[in-house]
Amino acid sequence: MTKLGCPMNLAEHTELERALGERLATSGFRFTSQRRHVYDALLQTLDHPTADDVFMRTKRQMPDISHATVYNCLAALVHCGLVRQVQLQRGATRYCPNMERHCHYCCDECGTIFDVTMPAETPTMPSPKGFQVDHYEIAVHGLCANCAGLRKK
Amino acid sequence: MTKLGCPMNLAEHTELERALGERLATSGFRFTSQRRHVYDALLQTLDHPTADDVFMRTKRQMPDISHATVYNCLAALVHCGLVRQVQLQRGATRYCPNMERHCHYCCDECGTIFDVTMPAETPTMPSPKGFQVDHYEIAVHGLCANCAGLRKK
DNA sequence: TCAATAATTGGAATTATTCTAAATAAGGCC
DNA sequence: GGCCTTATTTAGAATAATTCCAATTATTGA
Repeated sequence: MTKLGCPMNLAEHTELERALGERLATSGFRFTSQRRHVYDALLQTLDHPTADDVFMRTKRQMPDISHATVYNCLAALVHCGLVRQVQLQRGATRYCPNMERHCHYCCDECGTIFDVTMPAETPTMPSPKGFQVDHYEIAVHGLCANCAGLRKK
Repeated sequence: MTKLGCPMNLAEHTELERALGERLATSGFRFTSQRRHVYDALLQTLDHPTADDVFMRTKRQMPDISHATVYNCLAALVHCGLVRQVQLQRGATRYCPNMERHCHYCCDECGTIFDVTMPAETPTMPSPKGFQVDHYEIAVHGLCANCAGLRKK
């Protein structure tokens, strides 16, 4: 990963790799180079890609990777808490390696998704009796500045 | 619609029908019996059905309705603001005719979705510059009481 | 190094949705 | 009420997204 355009230096990368291996192991997954490359692909462009986007990006570094493996890797990453799965519109699921507290602004016209870091308020909502909360997903739908502008004309 | 199990009497039904026709017209849609039956199916069981669920339910009253029509009707209802489209997990889109301010508690084990009415607080979040907000979607993922109990064993 | 088993692979299968072109039905107008 | 225009419906084909499968390969622990 010393390719042009890679936003990490070697030391950072090795560290990330170690952390990834650890996380995978904790959830009972093995460390494989496919999983590393898939995770890399996610970290390099933070644009909420679909599984197919990730497949195509990973293929550049690893031409023999298969579709099924990308799905498997993504599932593993989601399972061990390194990646969030986002389902904002009908169609392909999107993946987000930003694990900070944030919500998604989704432009229903062009499909762009913006991450917005959220204030750490605790919105005390009354859960259904006995419901065990795992995580929240807050999505704001509408039009991005660009699409809103175009529509006025 | 005087069938057994129909939770509305004739007067209420006629009123709903009138309101539906009006709503459709406002958005430039025609009133069709397919749209009425699809809307009825949604109102009769408030369980966030998929398009296919709605198709099967509507088919009981209207055996010749087609799959494509159900999709068309649902799209029309969503467009004119009578139905919300919910995308909580990978898989089929779900439909919700509850237009009150509420959020969704989603059991990731069994897929059940609970509506929880929300306090009318305005969470002032910083939108991306120029973003034109249309609506919010708040989802809480986790395990319902039943599934949480089963998992402990 | 070896054995056990988890992961990967390519392709087939499945599921969810959209598209298409012909037939039908709604709504406005006379 | 009948006619015209045009939206809607229909069945089935097409597409998109994801999962399944059985054989091969790779990882991990002993």
